[in-house]
Amino acid sequence: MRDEILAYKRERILEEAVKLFYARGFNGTTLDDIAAELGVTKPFIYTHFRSKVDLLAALCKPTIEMSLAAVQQASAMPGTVTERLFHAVTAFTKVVLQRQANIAIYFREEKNLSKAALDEINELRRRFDRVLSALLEEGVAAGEFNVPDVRLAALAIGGMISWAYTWHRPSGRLTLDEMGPDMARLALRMVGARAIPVAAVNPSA
Amino acid sequence: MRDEILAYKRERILEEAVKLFYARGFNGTTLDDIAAELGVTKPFIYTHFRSKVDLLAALCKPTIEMSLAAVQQASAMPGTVTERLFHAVTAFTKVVLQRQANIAIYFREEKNLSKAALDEINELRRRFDRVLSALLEEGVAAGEFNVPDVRLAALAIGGMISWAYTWHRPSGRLTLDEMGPDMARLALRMVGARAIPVAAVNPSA
DNA sequence: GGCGGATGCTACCAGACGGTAGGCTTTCAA
DNA sequence: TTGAAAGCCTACCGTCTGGTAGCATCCGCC
Repeated sequence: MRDEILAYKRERILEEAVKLFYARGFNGTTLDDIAAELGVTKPFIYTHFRSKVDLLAALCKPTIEMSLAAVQQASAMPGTVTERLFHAVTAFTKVVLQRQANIAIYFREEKNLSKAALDEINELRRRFDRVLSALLEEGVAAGEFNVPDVRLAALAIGGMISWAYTWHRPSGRLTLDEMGPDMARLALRMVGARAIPVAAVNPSA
Repeated sequence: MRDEILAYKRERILEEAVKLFYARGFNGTTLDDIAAELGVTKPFIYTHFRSKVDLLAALCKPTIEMSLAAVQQASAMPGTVTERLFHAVTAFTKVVLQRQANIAIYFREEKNLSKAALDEINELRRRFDRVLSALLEEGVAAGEFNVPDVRLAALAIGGMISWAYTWHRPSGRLTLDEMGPDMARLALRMVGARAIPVAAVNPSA
């Protein structure tokens, strides 16, 4: 039970840090700002995180892990390659939009991460690209896709989705649930898929 | 002639600032660092720029202007909509890759810009999106494209290209001149264009 | 040959901020 | 009731760095 409270406090610190880093930038936010927002003081934060940079890593890494997990799961599903790519893009889009602030912070503040944290995250990103590339490769082999340059297409798909963190507004025209499939259909067109699913089949995950 | 020297000095400061901001981040670079790299001192920089933030804006804004100009020019060319979109994407890709560091700095350090500079740049970006959207709209009207959601497709195309600043390496597999047309072909597929140009027609611009 | 303006440097300041030492209060076990 | 440990705060420090004041130097012009 004590551990749960500890974990909750940690979560709250992260939550507030995300808000402020997102709004004002990492260097534009002081630890005193975060503490004030929580109604505590700076040393309180230091009982949960080793340093400001540690805090940054703690709010970036899990989000990148979620992105990787999303495409990995979809990639391992049963179904045609087209269906699996559809689900992968849909799920990844969902992660990007749900964790928009974390994603934005990661890309903006990369230079502030410790070398160790950066190495770990870069490894995750490499695996992400490999999963996506493998999926495209498989689709080409199965005759479902037609892609001149698989690695480039994987980067293009990853980019077009990731980019959504720069322009998506939760109050905007498209809801989070619409955007996933919409993006997925665009991606499928890009790889020359023939049968494009009209709707997602798997609402979980 | 004196003005040319003045302009040259300004250019050199910007050049070195770009290198350092790109490598170490805006806050991770001191004005003393930049001055040292140039073999001068901090007050020298202040004779050419009002502040560190001013320096940042001076290296972001022209690059965004170049991006806008690229798509505007291509959009106004003679030729089919398909050809014009092809050129627009090719030219934009070229700008992103040629000014990779500036683009990266802009997206990473946005929060460090003054409100005034940010407003100006945001206006440029809106115009960029409008030009791209208008091109897609025109393509749909002409029956050349098939796009369910024009604004989304415009953002997707813009994103997939912009994103290249995160992964492109000048020493990488694809050269700058290959990437433009490759990206353009991916974009044309995404909008359902039928006749996809094999090569660029216009090597200038 | 000296005068003035431009140019760039030395030296300095002040504020901001990450991080810490040490003490007070509260909680819980015995 | 007491002892002790956990939790959090007050108060502080040292450093870093953007920005500036004022001086030295050099060049061209009268």
